Amino acid sequence: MIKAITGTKDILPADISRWQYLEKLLRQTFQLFNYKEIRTPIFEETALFARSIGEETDIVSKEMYTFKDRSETSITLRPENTAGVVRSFIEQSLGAQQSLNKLYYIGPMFRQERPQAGRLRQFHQFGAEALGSTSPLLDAEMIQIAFHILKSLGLKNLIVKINSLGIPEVRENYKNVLRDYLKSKKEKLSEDSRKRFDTNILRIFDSKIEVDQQIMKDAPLLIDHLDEQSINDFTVVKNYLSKVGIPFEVDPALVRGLDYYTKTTFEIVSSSVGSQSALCGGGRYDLLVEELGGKPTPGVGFAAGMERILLACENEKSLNLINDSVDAYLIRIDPEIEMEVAKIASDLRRENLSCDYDYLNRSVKAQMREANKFNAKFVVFVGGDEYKLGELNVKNLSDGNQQLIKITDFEKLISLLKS
RNA sequence: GUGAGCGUAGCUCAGUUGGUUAGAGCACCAGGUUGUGGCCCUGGGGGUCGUGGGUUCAAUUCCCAUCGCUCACCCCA
Repeated sequence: MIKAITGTKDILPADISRWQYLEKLLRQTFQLFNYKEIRTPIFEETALFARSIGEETDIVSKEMYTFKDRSETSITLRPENTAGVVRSFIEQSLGAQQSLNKLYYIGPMFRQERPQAGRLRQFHQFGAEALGSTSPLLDAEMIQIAFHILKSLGLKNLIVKINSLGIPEVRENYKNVLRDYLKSKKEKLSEDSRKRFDTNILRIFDSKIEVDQQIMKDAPLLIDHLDEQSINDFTVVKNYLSKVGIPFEVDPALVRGLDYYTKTTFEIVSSSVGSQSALCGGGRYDLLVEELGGKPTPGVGFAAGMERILLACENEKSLNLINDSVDAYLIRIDPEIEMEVAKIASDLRRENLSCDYDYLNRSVKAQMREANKFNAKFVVFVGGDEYKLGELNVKNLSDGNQQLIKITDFEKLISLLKS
């Protein structure tokens, strides 16, 4: 038997209503904040991701699905979508048509990691990017959109974490400060953290190992070494969040793994999904557009993991979706009038009434059970004595009432089924 | 890449201290009188006990390998 690739999942009809509910909520919410949908290809030239996300990051260095196509071009399945959106923004000159572009996307992403709760190799993200303004109100708006969506899904155990990484020069200076602090203590750090000392020193803050945390407890914080502008912007973000009633925590240890972030970063975590607790994350990236060859354009955005969000909903039982139903189920009483049943179904569908009937020649009883399973509002019996007299027997499945309707009186049938 | 746990019907799981035809619930199908559901009752189909090898008179049960799944580390959404 051929099985699905490790880390991929079929989303079956039984789960689809949750996905559709989420997608509908997303579109409504983004519409509310006036974001426009953009759909970019799921694969891009490999160089795009290397340049934007960062050559040294785990995502680029060991998690991408990269292959050569027949023309020997190195292609990568997108591991995230900011790079693709920014590429499109530059290539299509979106900045020339509009000074501020507020965009959102929904779609699959790919990373070759070991699967676990809330982590798949093909997974889905939605996200937003606002390109063209340095206003910290947009940073806060990103947080608000994400928070609004998660709250609308009924999620409870949420924590909004924010931090500021400052501008690059400041961050580089700070790294030196941190390096000085850690130099004497380096030998005491865990093996992983000693490695991070050279590759990505800020990440040592993230370590879950006791000794590391002990050492980092007294470490100088980036947030105390920020530039004037970053401090002011961060204050605006905090003030706005307070004004609109979104609780948050400043987390000086919140360091995002992608290289392109500047200034504000944030994350919303949930305690309802296992160890992969980040439902969404994002931040400002004022230098990315230029780095990818566009005109200098500030930007801010976020991405959220849809599987994780739905997992949190499931664990918190926060969604109570009603089952799908059909307006009518047609029941064939005599085997030989199959075609008449099909024709009636066709007529009903033309009137926008959802309906179905049996294709397996099953008994009336079996057809009734089927109607019940499909949550049919009405059942229409076709055949028997009443059919010979030119009538259809229509039964309301919720109260069991039946009534005869003349086949010629199609209007009456429609209005009954629509009632 | 590292570590741990688990693989018995479509699903959730029992079971065998190694021994005849491997079980339950749910789901599916058919019936419970001539054309009427949700509840209930009866019956039925469906399993190479993940795969390969070893030990043994005998393996679903013990051992080894392999594949897969799950969770955690790592990293991230």
